[in-house]
Order: sequence, then structure tokens, then C-alpha cells
Amino acid sequence: MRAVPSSPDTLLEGHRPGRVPRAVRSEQLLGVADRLFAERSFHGASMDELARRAGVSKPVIYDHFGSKEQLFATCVRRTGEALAEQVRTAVRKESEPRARLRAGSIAYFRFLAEQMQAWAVLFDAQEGGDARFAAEAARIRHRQSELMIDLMAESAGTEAGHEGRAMLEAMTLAIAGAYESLSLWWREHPEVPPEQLADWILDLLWPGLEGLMTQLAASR
Amino acid sequence: MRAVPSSPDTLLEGHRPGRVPRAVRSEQLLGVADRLFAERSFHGASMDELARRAGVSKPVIYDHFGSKEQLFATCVRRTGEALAEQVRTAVRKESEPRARLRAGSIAYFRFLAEQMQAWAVLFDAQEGGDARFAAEAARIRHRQSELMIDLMAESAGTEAGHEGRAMLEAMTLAIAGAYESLSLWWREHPEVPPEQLADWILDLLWPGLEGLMTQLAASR
Amino acid sequence: MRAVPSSPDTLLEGHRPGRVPRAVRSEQLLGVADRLFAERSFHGASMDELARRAGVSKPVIYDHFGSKEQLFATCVRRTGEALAEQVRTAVRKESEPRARLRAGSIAYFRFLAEQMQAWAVLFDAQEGGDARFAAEAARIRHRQSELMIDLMAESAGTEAGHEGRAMLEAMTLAIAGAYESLSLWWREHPEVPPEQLADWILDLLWPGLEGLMTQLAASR
Amino acid sequence: MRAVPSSPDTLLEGHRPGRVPRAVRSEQLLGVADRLFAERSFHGASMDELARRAGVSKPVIYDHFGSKEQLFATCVRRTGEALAEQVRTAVRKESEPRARLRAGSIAYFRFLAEQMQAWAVLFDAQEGGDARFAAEAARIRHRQSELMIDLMAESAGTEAGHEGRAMLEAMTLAIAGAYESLSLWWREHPEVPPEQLADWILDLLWPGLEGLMTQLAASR
DNA sequence: GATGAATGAGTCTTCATTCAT
DNA sequence: TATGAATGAAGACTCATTCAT
Repeated sequence: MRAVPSSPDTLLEGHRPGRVPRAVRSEQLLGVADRLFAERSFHGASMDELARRAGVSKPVIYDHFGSKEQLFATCVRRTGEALAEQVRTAVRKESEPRARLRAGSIAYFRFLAEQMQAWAVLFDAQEGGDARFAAEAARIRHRQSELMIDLMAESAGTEAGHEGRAMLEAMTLAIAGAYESLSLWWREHPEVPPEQLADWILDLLWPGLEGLMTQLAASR
Repeated sequence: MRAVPSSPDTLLEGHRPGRVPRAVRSEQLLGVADRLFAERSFHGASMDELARRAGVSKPVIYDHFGSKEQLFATCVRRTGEALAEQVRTAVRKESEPRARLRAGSIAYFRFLAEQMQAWAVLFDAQEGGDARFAAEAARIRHRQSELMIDLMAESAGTEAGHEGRAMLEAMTLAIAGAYESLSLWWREHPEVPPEQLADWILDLLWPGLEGLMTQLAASR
Repeated sequence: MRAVPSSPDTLLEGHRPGRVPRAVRSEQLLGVADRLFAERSFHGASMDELARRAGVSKPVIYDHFGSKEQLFATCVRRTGEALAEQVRTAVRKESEPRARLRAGSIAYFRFLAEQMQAWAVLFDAQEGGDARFAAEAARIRHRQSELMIDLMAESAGTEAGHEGRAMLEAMTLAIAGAYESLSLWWREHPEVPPEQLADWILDLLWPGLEGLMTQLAASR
Repeated sequence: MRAVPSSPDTLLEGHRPGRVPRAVRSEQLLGVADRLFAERSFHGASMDELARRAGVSKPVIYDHFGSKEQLFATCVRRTGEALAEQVRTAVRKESEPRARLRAGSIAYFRFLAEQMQAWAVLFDAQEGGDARFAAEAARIRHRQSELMIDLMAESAGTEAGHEGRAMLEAMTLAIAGAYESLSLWWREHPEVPPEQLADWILDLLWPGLEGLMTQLAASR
């Protein structure tokens, strides 16, 4: 029994349904999709609901993104980029390695707090049903931690020797995993401030990280 | 043009399709289900395919497990318990905290290597579409790392003061996340031996862990 | 070997399968559903067959009615209303109580004769498998006989005193039951004209009804 | 997930599951089936549940009754016969027509009160999904009212002339319908005593019935 | 550029019924 | 004789996707 369109989210975006420049419509759809995927996860979200919420007909969506999967991939990428940008900016404001990592961590958690929904999209990409997004998501997550390390190491001038390459990659992911799990925990303990989280995880990771960096520097 | 049953996995289990004692069939079905969920993830796996692979009709499966969800939950639980057991055993063979953690880590990675498929089930439980397994899975993952810490700390006699409780819980999950992400990376670099992985992650985590434990002991 | 759609009932409705305005399709589906439920009863009717007969795919039906139950309820309600309307109209044309009842009875039987299929839907609602339609159906049947009595009594100015309330309700249903059973018998003796049926049942019920009405009027 | 047999109703019947004379088992199964069909109606009742409740395996049931439908038909017939017997006995105790009908009515309602479950079986037979029981049920219901009339008329010496045959049959069913509908109403107003019900319906039907009988007698 | 209408394939689940032991 | 194990067929329902307007 077809649901009545009711007030679509579109209105909030400041555009009447109907004639809308393509780029704007695209952006608006991505926003709605972000929220929907965050709420329902890839499989739970239906194109029908997306269309309803966006206040457009389904063909519009297909015209813009081709398929549910491509739409999802786009959401994931966009969110990943926004997160990366926020972290990068924060890290650049510091110069000491530890301070850089701390700043990056705080920026990271702040992003999550501000954009809960986008964040969920990012992590749930781990699923995706067909492991097709695993690729994209993994790349993003990878980049995420790599970013932190790179930025952190920027001043240290450390560059991975060939042998340490694999290890660095692996550790990079391990760290990303630690952040993500911590984020999931945070979801249920939102009273803890981002700075607290950052201090905790720095206490856990920094000593080891410092050691690894020294070791890499030596092996160079 | 109905598909021919083709070689069901049953044969691998050493049982002709047909009459089989209930317990045996149960076990066999769980095995096939483990593999299937590992390949396709919860949503991607269909009961039809499961039945086809197991060489039985669907009602058999429903008679044994009641529903897809219950079947999945059973797989997750079973795998979690097996993993925990393997780790526990390994840890108990050592007495020095660091050695214990190392032994546990190796056992952990060995379990994954031996039972790739089961392992995927465990991690993918993070999804589950309806966050219904998230509970179970989270509990298992939590227990996993808690287990390591507990066992590790056994001799140290450390017991969390009230204030450190939240931090410990959070760190525990962060650590689990690190292990899991590392495992995912390992999936694509199977040439790295478990001991190597263990050493890497110990180098990363141990210094911080040692510090945390000292700190907790002091605050007691 | 997929079955050819064969002549769907659609043709009878004057619409090619394919694109049809929503309201028209709705109406057409209700018609087909009426017939199907009449033939097979709620449980015996399958949405698959309904779709096949209507010459549409199942999702179309679900889009229109939401579920089998809602579709059935709609059929029942519609039929009930149509019947009530027909009876009401007929009764209003007479002024003498007995003549009113007779006119109503004839209208009632004529409705059945004209819309056999709809009629079956109405009576089978008594079942419904889960007693979920029992409510709706009971209400309709109740209303049916109440209607006759009310209309009949309109001029008589009789109004139930508090004490006679239960009795009136019970008798009302008993009368409805008599009509329904008589209708079922009629199904197998279609040669009997509606007027004949009306005379028979009036001979059976009128004397008693007259007595009851007098009695109620006196007790007021 | 197969339910545990748990205490089957069998025990109440005073026979251990296992070795039981065929006739006894049959009787016991019918008892359980009566209750089950009464609770769930034909379609809602499953052979699995029946077997579980009876504490036997399904093949036993199939061995005894051949199919679900035959089992149901048997239940319906048995119940109908018991009801007829009870009414017949009561009627025979009176000699005046009106008194006979009244006694029969009371016996009828008493039967329902005492054997609610059996009664439901009887009326729900109106459904049956495939109208296959409609036949059997109709016959029984028919016989029911016929019985009352016959018994009532016994002393009156009235015998239907050929012309009045159809009318009598039709009226007979109409009366049965009235009783049944009244019974359904009673289900929700169990505080009303059977005698009250009998008086009500006699007030409604008797005057007309008397007239019909006179008319028939005259036309002879 | 946008939509209302429609679909085919596939989902999980249940049931009456019957072998093989 | 009685049963545990199994099955084929069907049921309601949903979804991503695409014509025809």
C-alpha cells in the first residue's frame, strides 16, 4: 500500500522537487542517502525509501548514480574524504609528532560526533554484503590511518625502508581498527569527551609507535 | 530447467545424502553454513544455497535451527567459543605477561589461518543487517580481547579500580579492533607467518599496555 | 516450462494488460479478488493465482493493497457496503413494516443472485482462519440485519428499552444467520425466485418479529 | 527447531504412549484433534502440532485417518452425531410441540456450553478451505434442524406434501442458521443461561413455525 | 528531465505427506 | 507397529531495476 510522499527531506535542502540543477540534486540525494544508509545499513536501505525521503522518483536516482551499489560507494568515498580532510587540517596545526597524533585523533572523534550518520556509513562499509565495498572501504580506512602516520612522521623525516613496508602497512591498518572499535564503543558512551578518548588511545599506542618509528629510522 | 544437485559438500563430511543421525546432520549443516556465511556474509547467503550445498532440502535446516537468524547466531557463537578456547589454552602455557600475550596472539592468528571461513563469520557478524547479531558478536569480540588481557594480567594480580573501568573496557575493544583489522590485512598477505604478526602487534601494543597496567596498579 | 499467461480476466475488464491508471487497476484487482476469494475462500486463494488471473505481477497487488489480509478486508467491506446500500434503498420504498421487511429481503436475495461471488466473500469471512476478519465480518453481518430491523421499525417508532437490548442484539444475529443459511441453500436451488424466498422467510419470521416488537413497545 | 515433546495430552487420557489398542488410540487422537481444530480452525491446525500434542509420531495419525481432511471430516461427523443424540433425547421427553422445540433448544445450547471446543469444530466446518467439508457440514447442520422439526412434528402427524418439500428444507436450514448465529453471539455473552436463549429464539420462531405447520397440514 | 506503473527474480518459511529403519 | 528423518511444493512478501508516457 503505497505510502503517501509526505514532506520529503528535500524541502529542508531548500529546493522544491521538480526543476533542480543536476549537481544540486546529486548533492541533495547523497545527503539523504548518507542518512539512510547510516540508519539502515546497506541491505536494510531500500531505493524505494530513499526515493520517498528525497521526494523524487526512483528513475531520478538511477539516472544520477546508476545503481544502488554505485550510490553506496559514492557515499562511502565522500565521507572518507571529508574525514580525511578534517584530520589533515588538524594535524597540520601541530609540529611535534605526539601532539600531531593527538590532534588528529581529536579531530577524528569530533568528526564522528558531528556526523554520526556519515560515520556509520563508513564503518558499515565493512559489510556491504558482497564484499564489493570491502575494497573501497578498506582503501579508505587504510588511507585514514596512513594519513595520520604520514602526517605525524612528516617532520620526523622518516621514510619506510623496503623491509619495513609490509609491517608499516599492517600496523597502519591495525591502528585504524583500534580507532574504529573505539568509536563503536563510544557510540554507547557518548558522555566521554573526544579529548579523553584521544588521551586513552595515545597512552595505548604512542609508546609502541615511538618505538616502531625509531626502529624504522635505524633500519634505514 | 532445474539444476542438478551436483556434488553437495555432504560428501566431504563423509555422509551420503539421505538418512543421517540428527546430531551428525546438525554438525554437518553448521560446517556448511560456516563456509557459506563466510563467503557471502549473512545477507548474501541464502537458505536455498545452503540447502543445495548441504545436499538436503530446506525443511531439514529449519527443523534443526528454526530460522536463518538462529542458524547464523549459532555459527557465530560456536566460532567464538572455539577461538576463545584456543587462545585460552595457549595463554595458560606461559607465565610472563608479555609471553602470555604473545602466545595468545599466535594462537589467535593460527586459529584464523586454520579456519579462515569461521573467522569471516565472526567478523562479519559486526553487520548482520539488523544489528541483532551485533550484540552477540560484540560480546564475543569483547570477550576475546578481555580474555587476553585477563589471562595476561592473571599473574600480575591487577584488578581494575572503579575509575579505570571505562578506560579498560574501551581499550579492550580498541585492541580487539586492532587484531581484527590486522587479520583482514593478513587475508591478503598470507605469506606472513603468525609469529611475525604477533611480534609486530606486540611491538605496537605492548609498551602502551605495560604502561596502562602499571598505571592501573598504582591507582588501586 | 513457464506457463503462458493465458487469457487473464483483465480482458473482461476492458483493459489490455500493461499500463493502466492506478484507480482503474485497483478496481479491476478488487473484482478479480472478489471472484477468487469467493471460489477458494481466504486460505485457499493464493496471491500468485490472483496475479495470474489479473494478468499482472504480484508486486502490483502489494503496491495496491499492502497484504493479502488487507486485500481481503477491503473486499469484505466493499461487498458489505454494496449489499447494505441495495437493501436500504429497497426498504425505503415501502412504509408498512411487513412490506419493508419483504422488500429488504427481496433486495437482499437479488444482490446475491447478481453478485454470487461477492456474496461468498461476505459469508466466508466468518472463517478467515485467524478470526481476524471475524470482527469485520461479524460487524457487517450484524449491521445487515440490524439495518433491516431498523428500517422496518422506522415508522413503528419502536426503540429498544435497556432491558431488551441484549435480546434484540441476539435476535438480530439469529435473523442474519437465518438469511445466510437460506442463501446457502439457494445456491443449490437457483430456480427458486427471490420473491418466493422472501415469502417463505417472512412467513417464518414475521409473526415472531411482530410479537417481539409489540413486546418491546410495551416494555418501554 | 524441533519442539520438545513435553507432556502430551495423552497422559490425560490414561494411556502411556506406545502400545495401545488401535480403537483406543483412534479415540484418543480424535479427542486431541477436536480440541486442536477448535482452537486453530482447519487451516491453522498443523499435523505436526497434533502429533506433538497427542504424543505420537505423525505416521501414526496417517495410519489411522489417511489424511488431514479425512481426520477433520471424522471430527465433524462425530461431533454432529453427539449433538444430534443429545437433542433427540431431550426432545423425546416432551410431547407438546412447543415444549419439544424448547427442550431441544435447551439441549442444543447445553451441548455447546459443555463442549465448546467440539462446537467450534462443527461451525468452522463451514470453511474448510476447499468447500470439501461444506458438504459434510451442511448435511450435519441440515440434519440438525430437520431433527428438531421432525421430532417436534412427530406427534403432530404432519408430513410434508410434495409441494412443501422445498420450502421445508429451506426453512429447516434457515432455522439452523439462526441457531448457529445465536450460538456465536452467545460465545461472547456466556452469562446468558441456555433457557433464556431458548425462550428468545422460541419467541422469534415459534409463531411462524406454528403457522407453517398448519399451512402444511392444510395443504396435505 | 521526471514519473507512474510495472516486473522478474528471489527471500524466508511452512505444510502435508512419506520413506527407511 | 511406530518413528526419526526427510521432502516437494507452495505461500506471502520485497527489492532493485526499467519501460512508456
